[in-house]
Amino acid sequence: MSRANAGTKGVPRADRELQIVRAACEVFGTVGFAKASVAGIAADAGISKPLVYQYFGSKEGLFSACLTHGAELLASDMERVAADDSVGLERGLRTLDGIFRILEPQPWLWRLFFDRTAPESGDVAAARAFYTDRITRLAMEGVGELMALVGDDDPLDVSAMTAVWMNVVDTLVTWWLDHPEVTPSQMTERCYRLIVALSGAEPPARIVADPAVR
Amino acid sequence: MSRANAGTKGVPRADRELQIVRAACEVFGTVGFAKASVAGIAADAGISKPLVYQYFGSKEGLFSACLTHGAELLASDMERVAADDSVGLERGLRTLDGIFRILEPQPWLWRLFFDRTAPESGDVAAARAFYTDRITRLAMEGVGELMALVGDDDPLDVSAMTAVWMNVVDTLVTWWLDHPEVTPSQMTERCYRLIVALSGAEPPARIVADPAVR
DNA sequence: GGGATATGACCTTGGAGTAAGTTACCGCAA
DNA sequence: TTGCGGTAACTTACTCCAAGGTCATATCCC
Repeated sequence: MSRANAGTKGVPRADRELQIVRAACEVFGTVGFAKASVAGIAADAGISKPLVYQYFGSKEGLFSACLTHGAELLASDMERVAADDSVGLERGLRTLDGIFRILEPQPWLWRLFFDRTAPESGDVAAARAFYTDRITRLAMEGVGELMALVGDDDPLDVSAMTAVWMNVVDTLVTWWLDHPEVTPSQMTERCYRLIVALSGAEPPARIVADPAVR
Repeated sequence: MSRANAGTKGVPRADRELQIVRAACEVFGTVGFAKASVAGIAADAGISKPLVYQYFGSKEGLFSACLTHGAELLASDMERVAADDSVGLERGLRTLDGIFRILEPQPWLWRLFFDRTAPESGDVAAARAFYTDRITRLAMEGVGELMALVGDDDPLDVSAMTAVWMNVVDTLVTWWLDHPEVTPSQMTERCYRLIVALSGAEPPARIVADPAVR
């Protein structure tokens, strides 16, 4: 009985993994890969560091799992929006609305994807490349439609505009992080107003059922 | 003669400091504060680590000097643009043009300002707060004018839109980093087209003297 | 000689990763 | 039902290294 606290507690691996990933997502998403410590994450998850290594192999492996966890949630929602028949700014708004709703209980998920301190090779890079492809494809498609509507077909223009669009989403999420009292519906309404202000023309339809929620 | 290479080389402190700051800006701006190593920066600058500490006190002090160096360049240019009489999208375009021209030989300067791995207290925070104020004031003023023109006076909307604007600049600079063959003039022209595509209406005037440069 | 410029070698610490052992659960033979 | 090996879950207590920071000393100019 020299090791006071060792031995299994009967928690199956899958459960523990999820528990660890959840804690890790919050830490990685909040302070970034470079500043996060595995020991700290283990403590947050209520277990010890070696268990993390046993299940995920390395800090990088853990981050990779987090990235996949978060990106899967977001990408699948974006594909859901892309599958319906909205186009142009309306589709943009619907995408934003979906993102805001997913991110409400765990806003830090978003940052995982844009963490410049994360490794740029290995599993992490592979996971990121996979989801970047998946997400950029959707964004490029939406932005391309929009630009074609106004007669700009220059591929570099579309590329730059896609980058702008994706970072506008990033910015709005970040802004939201600084204004936690704002609800997802309010964010969507706000985006609607901003788009109206920018584009001059009214987008085709309101996205949120009840504007009174504002 | 045990220390092979010691002793002054006759370079005055001010010159060395600039030399070190320049090397540090590139490293900090490229890999971020957290991943940058002081020894590496010293090597890039062609001097030894203790000299860096003698002149800047700490890694944080060095970063702070870099931040001030870069932000001063950018802020003063933005104030130059603000001082002339353009408004709305035209002012936005002129601001972008100035930024692109400054950043052409040293694009990494931009990143210094948005580095989330930098310390969040002490000198760095103070310097950042100083320039954030200065720059945000200008941006908010410009964005506020634009939004007032279309009848949106909600202060939170203006706040969110200002965040979007500043990050659009960030995105365009980042996109440019990935397309190094593009000149500053071409970037400004591209931004002109993107704004036209988004806003529907033609902005008042072209910014770049000779569109043929495209 | 004194002060500014400069460096190699060192100290220190935080954090990634590991070795080795501990406990609990589970299937199975008697 | 009990005993028992095998395996999965779990921890303490390390090792090791990169990188921030310091010390003592060296060279040059006035």
